[in-house]
Amino acid sequence: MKANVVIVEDDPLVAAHVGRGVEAHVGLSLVATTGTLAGARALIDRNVDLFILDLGLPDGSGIELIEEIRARAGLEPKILVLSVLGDQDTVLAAVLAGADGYLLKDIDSLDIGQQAADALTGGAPLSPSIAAYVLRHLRRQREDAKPDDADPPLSPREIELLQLLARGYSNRQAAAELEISPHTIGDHVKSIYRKLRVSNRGEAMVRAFRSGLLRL
Amino acid sequence: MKANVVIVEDDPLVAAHVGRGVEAHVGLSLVATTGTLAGARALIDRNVDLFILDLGLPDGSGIELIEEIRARAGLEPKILVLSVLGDQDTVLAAVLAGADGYLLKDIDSLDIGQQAADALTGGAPLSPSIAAYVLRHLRRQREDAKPDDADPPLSPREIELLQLLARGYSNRQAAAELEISPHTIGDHVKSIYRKLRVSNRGEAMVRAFRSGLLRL
DNA sequence: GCGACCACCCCGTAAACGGGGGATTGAAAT
DNA sequence: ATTTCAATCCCCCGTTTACGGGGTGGTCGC
Repeated sequence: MKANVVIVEDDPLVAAHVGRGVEAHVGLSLVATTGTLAGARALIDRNVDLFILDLGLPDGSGIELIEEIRARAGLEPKILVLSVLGDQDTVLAAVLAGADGYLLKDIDSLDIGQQAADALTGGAPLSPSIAAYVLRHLRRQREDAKPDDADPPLSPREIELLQLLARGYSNRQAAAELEISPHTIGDHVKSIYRKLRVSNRGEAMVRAFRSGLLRL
Repeated sequence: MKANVVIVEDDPLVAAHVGRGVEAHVGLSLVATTGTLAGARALIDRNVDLFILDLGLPDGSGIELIEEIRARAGLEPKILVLSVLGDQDTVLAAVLAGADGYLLKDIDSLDIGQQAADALTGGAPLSPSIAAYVLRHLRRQREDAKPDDADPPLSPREIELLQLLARGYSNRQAAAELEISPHTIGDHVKSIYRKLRVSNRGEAMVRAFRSGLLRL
């Protein structure tokens, strides 16, 4: 059983080249080629195993198409992006929308058939420069969420108070809850602000979340 | 000026094979080969541009080495992992530790030189099956952060303001930033509080996080 | 026309903020 | 053994800000 492949590409030369690559590969069957978003939409519900698509189409962005394909329940065709657009925003948008692979047109597409086969078997062919964006993005998220429990840790009392503040308690209310003086609450709050390096309640909450002191 | 490459690989056959790949590439200069973590550590502070390393070493995991290299300030050598270990945990650990690329040993390493060159120029060579893990992980984070409120949606202006408040802006500062009257800021803030059903800044931030209006 | 969103204004009360002062305890460092 | 330090607690001060209520007017889309 050969995999059904659809090519979405407005440049006839590129489309033809990719088409040859697909047909040269055993296991792949080129069932259609279209140059527009509209044409591709008409094919979504057909029995397609793999879309190889360009992002810059005359009637819109291929990213829309990715979203539409992924919105279909039940269908899980693979999507391999083949684009000249290598900027970080475009790449991330495509990947987050659900692309299974992202290849730049500047690579030697001699083995486009192999790349397509990789995609079909659960792999994610990425051009190295594309992969660099993705990895960078991954690591950035990691570092954003980490860097500050090492600053100055809050004392147990301060954490206790912080959780009350997160629930909207005023200093006075927190004082009643903890059965201490409102002045002392004020002191603890000052202390929290100093340790978190903020100067008001809102920012303190934000930092508390980002530090993992408060949970979602 | 050729790039200095160090190979960290305990299997002599693989090391030799990779070494040939490196030497066959103009622009790459193989300066050392070692089969142990200890041997690699001695090379960290040398002038190395690229490490090609195996993860399964006799005296520990290559991931430790990645962390040690990345902990060095000033040095920014590229790190290309070449491993038989293709499980998701290992891959993510290596990538998050700071690997610039990850290749499985089952690929045809004929073009190891090319992959190395890609890594040196800022690319991230990933085997397709490896890339699939990375993309899946990326998207999962996205979906975890998504499921949201539908309570009362904030207007664009209110969201804009909310983000300023999250950064600790006072009403007056936000007014300056958005170039509108402080009174109007107050009005928008009231509106936000009403929609989020809170009555102060701190609680508003908390609800914004829990609603997905603000991201970690 | 009605309801949103956005913008602006005034008011008063209440709260937060940012300094200062001091006390006690217990652990850690010298 | 003395000191130093963090944590907890208490208090006062003044200034700034937030909060919650009121009202006005404009634009836009349905």
